[in-house]
Amino acid sequence: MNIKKIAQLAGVSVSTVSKIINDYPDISEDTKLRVRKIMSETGYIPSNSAQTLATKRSHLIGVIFAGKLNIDMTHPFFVEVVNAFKKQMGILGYDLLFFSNEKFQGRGDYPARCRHFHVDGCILLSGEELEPSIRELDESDIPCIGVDLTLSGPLSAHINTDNREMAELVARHLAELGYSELGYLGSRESSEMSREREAGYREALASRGLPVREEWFIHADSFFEDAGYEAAKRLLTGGALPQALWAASDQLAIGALRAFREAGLCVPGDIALVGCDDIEASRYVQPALTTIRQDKETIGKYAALMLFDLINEQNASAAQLVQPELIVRGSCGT
Amino acid sequence: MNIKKIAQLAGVSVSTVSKIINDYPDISEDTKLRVRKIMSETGYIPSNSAQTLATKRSHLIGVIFAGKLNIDMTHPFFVEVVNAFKKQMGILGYDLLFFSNEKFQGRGDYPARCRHFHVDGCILLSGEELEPSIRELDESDIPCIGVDLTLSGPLSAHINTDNREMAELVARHLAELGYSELGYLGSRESSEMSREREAGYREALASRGLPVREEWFIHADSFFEDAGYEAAKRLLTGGALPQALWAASDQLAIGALRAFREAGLCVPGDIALVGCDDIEASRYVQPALTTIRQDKETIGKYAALMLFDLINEQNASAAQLVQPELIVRGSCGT
DNA sequence: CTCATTTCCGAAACCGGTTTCGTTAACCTC
DNA sequence: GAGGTTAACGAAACCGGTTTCGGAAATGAG
Repeated sequence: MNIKKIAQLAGVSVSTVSKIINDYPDISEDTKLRVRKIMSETGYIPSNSAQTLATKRSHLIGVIFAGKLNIDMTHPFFVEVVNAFKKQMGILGYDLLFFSNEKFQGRGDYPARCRHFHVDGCILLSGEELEPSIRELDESDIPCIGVDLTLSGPLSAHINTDNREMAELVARHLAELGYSELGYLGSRESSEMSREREAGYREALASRGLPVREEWFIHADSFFEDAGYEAAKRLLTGGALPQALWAASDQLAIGALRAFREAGLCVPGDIALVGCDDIEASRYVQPALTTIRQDKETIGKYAALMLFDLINEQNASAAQLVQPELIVRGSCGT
Repeated sequence: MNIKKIAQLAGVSVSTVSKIINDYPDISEDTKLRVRKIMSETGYIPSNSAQTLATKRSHLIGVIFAGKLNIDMTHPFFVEVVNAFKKQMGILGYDLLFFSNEKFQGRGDYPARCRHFHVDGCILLSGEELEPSIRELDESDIPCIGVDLTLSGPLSAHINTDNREMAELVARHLAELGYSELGYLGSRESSEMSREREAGYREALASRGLPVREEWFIHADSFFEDAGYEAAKRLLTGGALPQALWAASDQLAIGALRAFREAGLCVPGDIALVGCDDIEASRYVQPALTTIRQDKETIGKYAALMLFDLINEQNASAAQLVQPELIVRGSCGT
């Protein structure tokens, strides 16, 4: 069932049917009604490929997990963001195309595949260092929105939680609880996000007159649990422990928690612990993790709205900060 | 940059370029090399829309979270399955299209949207009762693979963990630990999966001469945590408790755990608890949950391979069972 | 050297839509 | 009732590829 058959059945031209599909004003209501009836009776659906070919708009958004390593759909933070993004994009009339990042199987890099599928825009998710093809995409004329990832291309924007405010919230909370010797567990990966969190934390300590001791600032190999475990073990073999530790991701915190427990340390009795992100698991560990919530719903939704503006060349702001929230659970005592 | 420009630059016809793209044998190696060089130098990528239009193959797979309520990308079990599926599909040369299930925003139901995008096949994920349009899709000529969801259409197949074997593993383990009064926490939702697990469990108890007491078989409103919490509270207000309880999902188990703890009960001291699925959170709760692991990697990978066979009209088996595995942690004692 | 094959390539129809521009008939206006 | 508008529709070019079929040149056989 194609547009030609509909035209025949209705006794009108192909162009008329097309105009009815797109609700052009120069077709009479009578004809529209009559043809629409036939369309629904025959279950006719216009082909997206044909429409894309003719209009250069696919109503498809590419989803790219941009990290060099280990970031995929199962990532507890990004999956929530993407889910909210998908929801909002659905409302705006778009569906999502997930690129298989299986090393490009001879199907070209990201910019190539965006053009191949004619996606109207892209969402890039990452907290890691980037592959070169991501930069290329950023600088292309394909609208891009980055989450936890700064973009600067002509049709790009980005959104993330206010990392410095996160650090501020943590420092304030720990200080209020009376802790003064504060440590930091970050990731070695150099990303905007990493740098901001750590820098913000250092400032927050300094502005409160708290000591910034380098041996209490440690860096794991990634943001994942096992890396947190290893890093925390290194901290334990060092000298005196800090009274409290902020981990730059909940997964790092959970790994550290395991290391502390294995060492016979009690959290928060011997050392207080704060996570970051508020992923699902942080509610389940024992003690439940005090953490900084990123508002994934809002990030995903705004990402969609910003990308929509970018696609329609409206006044999209280049960057957007979302405010974090402190979630107090048990890992810092009271 | 389109095929015509490439043809001009290379001094050959459009058909020749097309044949080179598709590696037809009736073009000399010399010409292929020469033209391919030009293609890569100009960064030419053929348009998927045009190819789909001409060939009726899009190399796109539709992903549908088919549940009536609340099943989306954040579902801890399905997201792992989809991730493995995506990986394997990438190897096979396909990308994934996630349909926004925002109540179809006037964009037609699932079959319509599959035709709209010309997807080559679909993966349906669900453990719930189905919408009518899913049945329609199953019966259409679009290749479909169901996960935790029985399909019977002409080009359909399905895959899931052996639910009866799961029940058998649980019963065996609990019996070996000396528990004889066993309860079950399932979901009210009528799905193949639910029925099989419960029926298998009843049989496993009966075959061991263990009592099957109806007041110990309770049903939550869904498979989610809060429903488990509520259902467990109902169990607590009843008479004597069973010695051990199998929850048909880890989320239900975690909810029940919360209810027990609030009631001052100790797990496994006062009541042993077994989960199901082995989602991430089951490792983090206290006590860590003894559970039945579903091999999500294998399910996702096989789903991809089966769907590929279906698409290429090869000998796809209509159904596939994956074996479960008992994961012993702390929630049943020793 | 002649005739039959192969090898290699191109013309053209086609996939299913969109959009510009022109045409016709009906409607005003004075 | 002549001339100017407007409303409603269609012809045809176009989007970027694929594929069938046919033809010319090169090759092989006898």
